[in-house]
Amino acid sequence: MNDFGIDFEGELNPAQFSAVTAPYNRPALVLAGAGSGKTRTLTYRVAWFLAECSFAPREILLLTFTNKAAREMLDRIFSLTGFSPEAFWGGTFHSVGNRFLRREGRAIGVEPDFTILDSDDSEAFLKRCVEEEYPNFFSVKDNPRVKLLRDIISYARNTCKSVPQTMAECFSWLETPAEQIADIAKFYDFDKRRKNYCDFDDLLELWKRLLEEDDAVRARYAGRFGNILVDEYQDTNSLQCRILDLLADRGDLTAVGDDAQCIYSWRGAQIDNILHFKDRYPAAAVFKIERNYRSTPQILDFANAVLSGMSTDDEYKKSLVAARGGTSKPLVIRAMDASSQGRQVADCVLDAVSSGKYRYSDIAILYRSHFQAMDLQLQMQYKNIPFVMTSGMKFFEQAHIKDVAAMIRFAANPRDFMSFWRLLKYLPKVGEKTANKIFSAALERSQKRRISVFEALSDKPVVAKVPVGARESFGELVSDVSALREMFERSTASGGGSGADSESGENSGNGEGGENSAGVFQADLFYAGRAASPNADSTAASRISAGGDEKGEGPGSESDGDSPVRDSESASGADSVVSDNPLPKDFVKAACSGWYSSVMKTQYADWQERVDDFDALYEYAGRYADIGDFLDNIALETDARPESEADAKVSKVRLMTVHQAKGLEFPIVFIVGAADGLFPTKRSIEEGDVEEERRLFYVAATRAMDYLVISYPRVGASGGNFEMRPPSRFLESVDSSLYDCAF
DNA sequence: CGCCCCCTGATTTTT
DNA sequence: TCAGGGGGCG
Ligand SMILES: Nc1ncnc2c1ncn2[C@@H]1O[C@H](COP(=O)(O)OP(=O)(O)OP(=O)(O)O)[C@@H](O)[C@H]1O
Repeated sequence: MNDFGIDFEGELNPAQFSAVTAPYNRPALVLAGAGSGKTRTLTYRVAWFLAECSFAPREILLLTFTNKAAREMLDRIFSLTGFSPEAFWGGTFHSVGNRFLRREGRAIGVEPDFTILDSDDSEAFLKRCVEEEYPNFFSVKDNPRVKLLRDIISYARNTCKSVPQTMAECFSWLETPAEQIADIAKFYDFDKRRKNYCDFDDLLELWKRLLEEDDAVRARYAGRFGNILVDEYQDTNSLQCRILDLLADRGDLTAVGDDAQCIYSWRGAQIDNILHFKDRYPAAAVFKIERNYRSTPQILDFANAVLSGMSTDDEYKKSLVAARGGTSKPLVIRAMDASSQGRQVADCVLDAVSSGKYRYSDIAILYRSHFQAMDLQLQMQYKNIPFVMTSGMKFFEQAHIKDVAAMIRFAANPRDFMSFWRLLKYLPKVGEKTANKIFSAALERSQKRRISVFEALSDKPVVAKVPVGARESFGELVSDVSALREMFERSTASGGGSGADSESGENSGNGEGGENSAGVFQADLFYAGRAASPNADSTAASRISAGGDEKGEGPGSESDGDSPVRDSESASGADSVVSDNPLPKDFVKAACSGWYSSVMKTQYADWQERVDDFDALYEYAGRYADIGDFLDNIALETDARPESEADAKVSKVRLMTVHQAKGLEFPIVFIVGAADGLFPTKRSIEEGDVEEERRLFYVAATRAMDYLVISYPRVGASGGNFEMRPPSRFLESVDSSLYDCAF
């Protein structure tokens, strides 16, 4: 028996057991259908490495694409081994890429204190880039709008293809010359570097570049990881696949996935990555699990039937057999319209709970697209059913939250011009153009007089650019961000470093290389300070090293230590630190009051509710000890709403998209909106390819353990008018003997 | 140039 | 239903 009290052989079936115990230095591919215990295999393999191969948690790299799947994976490892998520190098590709770049980015000229742009930020930034480079671009009506432009560029980057190639393959209907869009992409990229921004794609692309261009760094990390485990491997894109190949060049890779569950090809996921795994890793051992432990045989038969129309690569065709029993078939409900559907689903939920066998939290309601959740939400509220909805507007993407974050971000990185620009636009009579002028003036003064941007903002020539009626408000804004800046300087000073970019403002491309390198150096200091902050000591990393086996570190690993986290998850230790070292929550408090609180009252009729969000934000900030970590997580952690500790305990029905449900399981699952035009979507039908939709439907059905209920509205409101909708073709393709009808 | 009003048309999925 | 574009006024 081992440290964890796990009976590996007893708790796993033979196929799982051989995958778990396969040599760590040989590539392993676990390819199996839904609910067959792939994630279980992955988590046990981690436990095996810890128990039998004397790996330390920080020698294990765990990756997956979505936040939810990452959390599921890490939580399950925690319950199995007792090692908390921070002990490992683990999380989404983006969050781990972020960690790599913060540590090692300098090697490829990325300053470690960069600001992460979320999708809204990058869209706004791209728009500005276009307007600078091609002022009339958006006046040409055939040209793509910013959103599409961003999608094209992003898709190209995620598939490692050139913009013209992407245009030709996927956007050939666009009139705009591909070279022009390629040029915009280039300019966007250049300007991001200049402002020290990383968008989501940079977190992968620059990570890849780092590994490609600095072989010493690559080799150091490749050597550090005893094994790299990837869940949901079928949804990796070219960029992620390349990163893995670079890091796992010694074959220490465990890939886990199911080609029938590939649902992210629209953002570049390559199903071939998993199908041709053996071509790239000829030494790979492939493990297949044919047994499904999650669902009743009836649910499984239904799910298999959904898939039967699909053409799969023969080699990887899987036949799942249920390991458990069950009696009831999936139930199909037909409703008049969306609101009647909501009512019926809500009634079913109440029935299930009043039976006493299930809690609200055992139930998930899944849908193809977020707008379908609206009617459900209403009915749930009406019937007083506790629920949590994780689709739609993300908490941190709401304007008022981003405004507050913008104030803190600007204080932390004065080159983050977009953040301050965003705030300036709230001043009366100040729009995009005036905001530009104000900020340019501030930059100019700061450079000319060698003062900080913050001081420059109070300089007369700068104030002169502010419309008279906005000056009072402007003054309050400046005083608030200056106060935040002062807090930021205190927080980094007490951490042992100094502000990275306190004085320089923007390097305005006029060839002052000297200033640039000074900035890099300072950033280095700053970053080391963060990593070594006293709070970091009380983190999981040290808790782990007390319990786990501490391994000696190679030379040079002191400053770039191999411990996966630098942050403190819980600020419980930080709480006791006196206000001398301002904490993230103090920043939040400061930013939410003062200037912004009055702006919000004039800006939003529902400001009262938004104030409640500030309380939630404050509580969330309390979990962090480092302001940089806090800001990173705001951008990367796109959860619907950070739940308070007490709130998380309340049993609630979960409303979410099928995409979000991937990798999860629930005793009772509802799939709503199973009508042609909704699921599969109208778009996919028109484009003539519904295979990914089919896989998505399969993912949805296989989330269910005990009961699966599928419903569809017969009429749907599309725009102003109503449309009759036939049941989903996926439902129709299933033999009616495999389900019951409630009508 | 900011701001307001009217009209249109469209609704996928994530980091 | 409402976000976003276009047009016109101050
Ligand atoms: N050998 C086993 N014995 C008992 N239960 C098992 C076994 N293997 C898997 N299970 C259970 O089956 C369920 C599904 O497992 P898991 O989530 O790991 O599957 P998966 O293949 O990752 O599914 P998906 O493809 O849907 O993500 C879990 O509740 C798991 O505990």
